[in-house]
Amino acid sequence: MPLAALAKAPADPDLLAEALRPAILRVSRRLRQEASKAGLSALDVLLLVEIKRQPGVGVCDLADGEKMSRPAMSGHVKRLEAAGWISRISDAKDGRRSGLAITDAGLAAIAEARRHRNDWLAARLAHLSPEQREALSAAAAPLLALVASPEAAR
Amino acid sequence: MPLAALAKAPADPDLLAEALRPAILRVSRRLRQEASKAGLSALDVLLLVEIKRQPGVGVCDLADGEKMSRPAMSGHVKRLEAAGWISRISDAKDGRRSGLAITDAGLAAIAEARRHRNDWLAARLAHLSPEQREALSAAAAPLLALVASPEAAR
DNA sequence: TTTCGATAGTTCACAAACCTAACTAGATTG
DNA sequence: CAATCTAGTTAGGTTTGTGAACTATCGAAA
Repeated sequence: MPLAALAKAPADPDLLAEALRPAILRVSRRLRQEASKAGLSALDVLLLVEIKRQPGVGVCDLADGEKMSRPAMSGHVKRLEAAGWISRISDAKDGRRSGLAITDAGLAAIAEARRHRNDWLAARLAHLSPEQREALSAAAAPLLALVASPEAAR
Repeated sequence: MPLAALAKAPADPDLLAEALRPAILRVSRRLRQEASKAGLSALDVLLLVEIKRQPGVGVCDLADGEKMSRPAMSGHVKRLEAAGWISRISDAKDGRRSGLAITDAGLAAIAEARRHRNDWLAARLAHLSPEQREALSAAAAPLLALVASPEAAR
């Protein structure tokens, strides 16, 4: 692997993209693999947190927010509901909408996931040097900025 | 989105994992979406570059290098071969091995992918501030380090 | 008021990319 | 030469996404 080449850290978007893409690709593949072993996937936590933050949010709102198709989100919501982590509150004003809210079980699930020390990612992060963790820490916000809606990025 | 909370950049592995996981998850989902629109997926390029760097590499070598199952890699290799981007050279010494090598078409495909200015990731990176790009650039190596060392995986 | 177009959400059929288990075929070694 | 190891494939299943087509509801205009 061309680690030396990557360490040069170019500011050119194209070169940066080339360095970043394989890194993200590999990490996310591993992340998904490990996540499937736990009861709660990373996406589950992501959605629960989002629903917790925006009580009454709708399925399509969530889908758009995550840049995901409506059917995909519908499936996730159904799964989370079946697990008892969220509930639907039918909107009195709009019969179409089903406002989502997190349940106590959902809150507990998030807390449990947070408490989960066997977490693969956290374990691997603990093996890195403080400087490397610092670098990753600084990268979290720019990563999210990448997928934020373009107009919001301005 | 709790951008403010993320920007605090904690050095604690658990907190860092919590900040990093959704970021990587979202970016990689988007990355895959956009990749599917092009003729060449990000993984394709990754593998082509790897094969170019190690001519004669075997399927299992590649699979182990990418931390992927042998069958999965077998499928990818078959696909790349069908597309004419790589070729197999049957090893005279070992009849089981099929040494892989990149073809001229494969080299052209990489070059084309590199030249592709419409690249989603590069385009989004170009929208970030130099500081943000710097942060991401510094994060590439630590990200790879997360999935790199085999014995640290346990 | 009825009709008509947009919106919220679902079901369905499918695809990509991964896994494990079990197999074939060739190499190695006791 | 038989047991076993290794390279690679096939078969079948799971996860996680997609688009097309559908239902139900809302809001407005003729």
